[in-house]
Amino acid sequence: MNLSNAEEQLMEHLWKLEKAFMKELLEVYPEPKPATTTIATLLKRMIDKKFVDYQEFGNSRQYYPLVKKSDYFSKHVNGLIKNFFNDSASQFASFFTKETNLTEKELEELKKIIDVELQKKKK
Amino acid sequence: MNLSNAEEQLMEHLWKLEKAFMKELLEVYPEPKPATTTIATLLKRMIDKKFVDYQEFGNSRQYYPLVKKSDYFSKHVNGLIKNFFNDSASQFASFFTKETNLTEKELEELKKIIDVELQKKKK
DNA sequence: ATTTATATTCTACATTTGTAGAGTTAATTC
DNA sequence: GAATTAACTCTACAAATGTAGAATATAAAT
Repeated sequence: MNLSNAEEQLMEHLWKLEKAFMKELLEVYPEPKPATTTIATLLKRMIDKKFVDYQEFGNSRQYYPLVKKSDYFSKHVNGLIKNFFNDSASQFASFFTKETNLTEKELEELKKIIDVELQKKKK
Repeated sequence: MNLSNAEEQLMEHLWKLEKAFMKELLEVYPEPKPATTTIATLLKRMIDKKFVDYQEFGNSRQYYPLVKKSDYFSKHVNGLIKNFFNDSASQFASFFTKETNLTEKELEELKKIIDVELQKKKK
């Protein structure tokens, strides 16, 4: 089961806050803010989908993610790669490097990261 | 306006074929094939969304993509980057390099690509 | 205690998506 | 030229999604 767009956006906030009460979640939304009940509905659906859980505090709940952002994200990228690049990560990487506008500095950094990864593989 | 999942899958076939008649599209679906009318509905929606157009041949139509796969794809990746990495492509790149299982060879290739890009930026 | 703010559940409804039957038309085959 | 096949349109309907009002419960403030 996957998150819908609205759910994903909320999840994004929750990842940033790590844990949050209803009110805090509402606060991070820009104007025009959605209705409280809208957020409540989304949260409930996300709980059903096992993406979120909560801890009860008095009459309200502190919500927190059950799924790590990095995991969720990996699955997404892997989906993209599978879908658009016949499952070839390198094809994707090449495309990505060419198409996004990385600055010189960022490209240098990326090279360093790659070197580190290469070291790991070699040892 | 965006493509839904089923539409995206069909689009994928259309990109591969470049242009295709109904029958050809049906052929590339694995069993159990969807009903012809299902494909027809999807195509019509995709035409409304301006992702596909067609050329009439007798009583049938040859469909073709109006959007390049690479463009569509860029938008996706950029969406991902914006959503998950505060609009930082380098953060994304670093994540990507670490999380996807590129082989040693692929990493080396990626380095080469980066070098080429760096050359381009420098000149 | 009464008012007020907040959180939650229940219900609802329009829109989008996935899927396809029924019906029509035109081309093809026997 | 009657039967078959293919493509298309129209209609439909269930599920998922986006959004929120009404009702309820509770805690906090006065």
